[in-house]
Amino acid sequence: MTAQFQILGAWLDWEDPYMTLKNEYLEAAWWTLKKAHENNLLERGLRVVNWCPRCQTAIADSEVEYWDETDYSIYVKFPVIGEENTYIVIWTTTPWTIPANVAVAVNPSFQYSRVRAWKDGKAEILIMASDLVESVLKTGRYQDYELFSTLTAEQMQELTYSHPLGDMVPRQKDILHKVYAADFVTAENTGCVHIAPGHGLEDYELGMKNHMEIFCPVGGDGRYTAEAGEKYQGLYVKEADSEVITDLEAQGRLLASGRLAHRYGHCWRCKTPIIFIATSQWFLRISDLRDKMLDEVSRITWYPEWAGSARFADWINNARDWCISRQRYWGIPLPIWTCPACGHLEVIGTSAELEERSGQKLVDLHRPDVDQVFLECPCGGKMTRSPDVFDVWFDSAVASWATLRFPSHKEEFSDWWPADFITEGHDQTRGWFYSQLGASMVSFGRAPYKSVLMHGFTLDDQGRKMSKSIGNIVQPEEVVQKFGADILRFYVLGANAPWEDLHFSWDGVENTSRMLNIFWNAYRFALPYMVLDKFDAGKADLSRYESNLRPEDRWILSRVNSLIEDVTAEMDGYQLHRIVRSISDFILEDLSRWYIQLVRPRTWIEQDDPDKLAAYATIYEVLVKLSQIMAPFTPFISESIYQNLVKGLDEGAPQSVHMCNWPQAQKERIDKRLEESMSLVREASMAASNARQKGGRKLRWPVSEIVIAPAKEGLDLGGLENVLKGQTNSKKITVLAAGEKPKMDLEIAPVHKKIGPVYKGEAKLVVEAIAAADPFVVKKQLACGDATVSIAGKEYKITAEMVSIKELPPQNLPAAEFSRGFVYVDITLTPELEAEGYAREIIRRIQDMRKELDLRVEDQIRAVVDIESKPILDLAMRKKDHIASEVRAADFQLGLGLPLQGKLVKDWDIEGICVRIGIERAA
RNA sequence: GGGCCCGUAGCUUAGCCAGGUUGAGCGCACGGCUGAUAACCGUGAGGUCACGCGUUCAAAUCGCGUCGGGCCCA
Repeated sequence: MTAQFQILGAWLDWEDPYMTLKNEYLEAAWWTLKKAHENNLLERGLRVVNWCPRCQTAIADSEVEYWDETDYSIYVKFPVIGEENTYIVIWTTTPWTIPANVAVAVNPSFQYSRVRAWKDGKAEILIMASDLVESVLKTGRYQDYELFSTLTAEQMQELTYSHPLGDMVPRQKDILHKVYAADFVTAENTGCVHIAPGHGLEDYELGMKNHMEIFCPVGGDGRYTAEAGEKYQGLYVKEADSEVITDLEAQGRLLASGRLAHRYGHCWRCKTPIIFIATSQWFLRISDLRDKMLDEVSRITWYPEWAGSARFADWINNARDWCISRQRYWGIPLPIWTCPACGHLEVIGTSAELEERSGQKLVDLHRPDVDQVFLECPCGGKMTRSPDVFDVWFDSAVASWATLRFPSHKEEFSDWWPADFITEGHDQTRGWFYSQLGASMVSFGRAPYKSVLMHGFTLDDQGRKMSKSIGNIVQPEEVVQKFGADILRFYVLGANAPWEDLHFSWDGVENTSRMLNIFWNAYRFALPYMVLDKFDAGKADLSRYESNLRPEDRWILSRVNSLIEDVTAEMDGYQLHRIVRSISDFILEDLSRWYIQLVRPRTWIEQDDPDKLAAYATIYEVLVKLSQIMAPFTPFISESIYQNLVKGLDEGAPQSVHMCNWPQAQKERIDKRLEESMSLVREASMAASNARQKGGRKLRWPVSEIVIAPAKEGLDLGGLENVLKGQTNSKKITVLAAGEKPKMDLEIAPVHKKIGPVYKGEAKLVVEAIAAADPFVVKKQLACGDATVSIAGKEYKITAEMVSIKELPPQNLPAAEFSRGFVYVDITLTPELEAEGYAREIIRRIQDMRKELDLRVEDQIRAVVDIESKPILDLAMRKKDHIASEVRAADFQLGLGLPLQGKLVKDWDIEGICVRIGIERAA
């Protein structure tokens, strides 16, 4: 468990874990119980438990194993008082519980029948559920019957009966046997259920509710006690079944008897069939504290809110007294001593108190030593310890103060208690959330925690529980081994809200892995350059470059500070999934897809240029801030980055990122208008890419102009024109006025129907003249009257209705829509633009070859480029120096028919032209 | 039987508390980029927001009910 937590990066005090077996911890439980006693909240009472008669102990529900067992199945007649020869018929599979019968239960919505039934010439009157009469009488081999009357459940409850074995069980003579209504009665067997509150859970509940006697004439050894009467005393109950049946038969109370295979519970240790018996137990009177507890629940902050106001409050409303005792050997012993002579009771709170009271000092407060400690009773008697131990839930219930070594140490307790925050799964409503509250209420009268995050479970990708039988279990270690702890953490935290069940999917993990890999790449991106440029603490100091910051630098700094604000706010509400999303978005959208793209050319500047250094300092600042806010989510990556970037440059920095203070947003760096402008620029840039795609112009080829036509006023590029130029690879950005469009092409077409009647034989010439005319001139003339077109020196007047003029987006101006309007890209080529395009094509190929040769960034090369087309060569020649410097060529030849040389020689096809390139590393 | 939560694209989900044209990732198809490169980017197709009724000018969102899944209780 510890190793599991550690590989996940959980940070706890591993050297000093709390152990419930330490005396110090045990004393916290003792102290608490003593407080409960002082507050009059400790009580002794009976309670039905699962009991193993061989181990002689109560066992928990989860320790019961079920399998089929063949038992008796008997129908018994209970004689109704005041009605001659009349019986209520019940059914049971445990004849041995009949001596403990106290009542009969009926379903409040069933109808019951009184029937007269004949068997072998004798008649008797039987009462059972109307729907079950036929089957019961058949089982009892009755030959005939008639309906006597029907009874409602209310009428049933007016009946009383005498115990069928009243003569053998003397105690039964004092018990009034009545009929009660209970929802758990089903329409099976007779519809009347035998109730023995000492031998069944539902029976016990019903018995408590109706103040029945909890009669249990069976001891912990599974044998009848004297209360069962002389006949049965000492008999082991499972062996008593046949005895009871024989006696019922003899009394004429057995209607039928058979055998039945059914599921029955067994002790997980010794496989003995369990029995239910009422035992004497210790209770905390939680029900007395209900209103106060609800009050506390409303004071606690719950995440989500309904975990407290709805779910936990509902549980508290239904909470019964808490049975804290268990008949076990291992566990925290109950510190309760009683006097067998006078019944006097004392609860011991500490080991010191025990020593003072008994004169004995114990090294270990557990059993068996503690069982040998006796106290002197004021009456002179010898007080002995109640042999029970605490319910293990009580161990966890006192955790909040036991782990602070209270009550033996007071200082830590006053500093730290109550806890600010606890978290557990939604099954712990009844568990840890409740046990801690209960124990704290009885001892301190308030909740031991201020806030609770109730989290969900991890299910498989289809929302099913992970289980061995389905084979869908995924171990955290497996994910950590394949992807790493940070990826598992980030995935789990981001997949959905913390309080919802997680549908684990490997795809999701893989996706997270890709995302964090981009983050890692973003971090690594700047490193080689920083190393080359001998980056140090001085260069990391952003304040030295304040005046050199470009708008995009100020933008990413604004964004990272906005991110800190957002994450801090969401952290306060445990909206962890939203935080992961914000961080992912920042890394992908802002840092990787945008800022790093913008900053790349600056990192290639050779000397210590302040423009480059400002970019480094900015990236440095962003990465350090990120490592700090990501530390709780991805502790390992964060630490690695921190150690390198912060600790590596400054020995005096905190030892670990996890020891840094939570970063505060620098408000003066946040510029929402700049952020707004940048998102506009990004959108426009994407629209431009879209338009380029439509116009068939690759991004590598520069364009002369980008035209933005906003639909509304108020489009502010915020000084980011250069960013837009760079990202769209364009020479000029034009923003039109709202509603204005760039100049459209006009298409002019003759309307023959109107021209024909006017010009008759000359119509054909007019049509030709229109086709030859400048549409813009024609349109302008038509705007203020008729227009004139001419052909072969002859002029014709035409009216507006003789032509149709349509606006067409020009071929060289593809457009794309974005949220604020349209973006047009002018893709008209000029020799200068073409030269640049070819230059970039050649540069890209040479870079590709450098990579193939595995050259380092700073390596110089010798390169020869042979271009087979003279016009293209001429274009490329214009950019010869530019190409040489971009690819770091110390020696660069560009020409036609050059002899190729170099370590690597390759033929390339650039826009259909063969370009042959040879390169090698310069000495 | 009771309380609470969940149901949105093929899959995983955001949005729901504070009503105003459902947003993303994966997968799929097409295209682009190339010194972060066993990466990366763009475009496109794909949704009766489980179902029904109600409140409202307007409902994925609020209310009631039904169905399906989960946790807890009886």
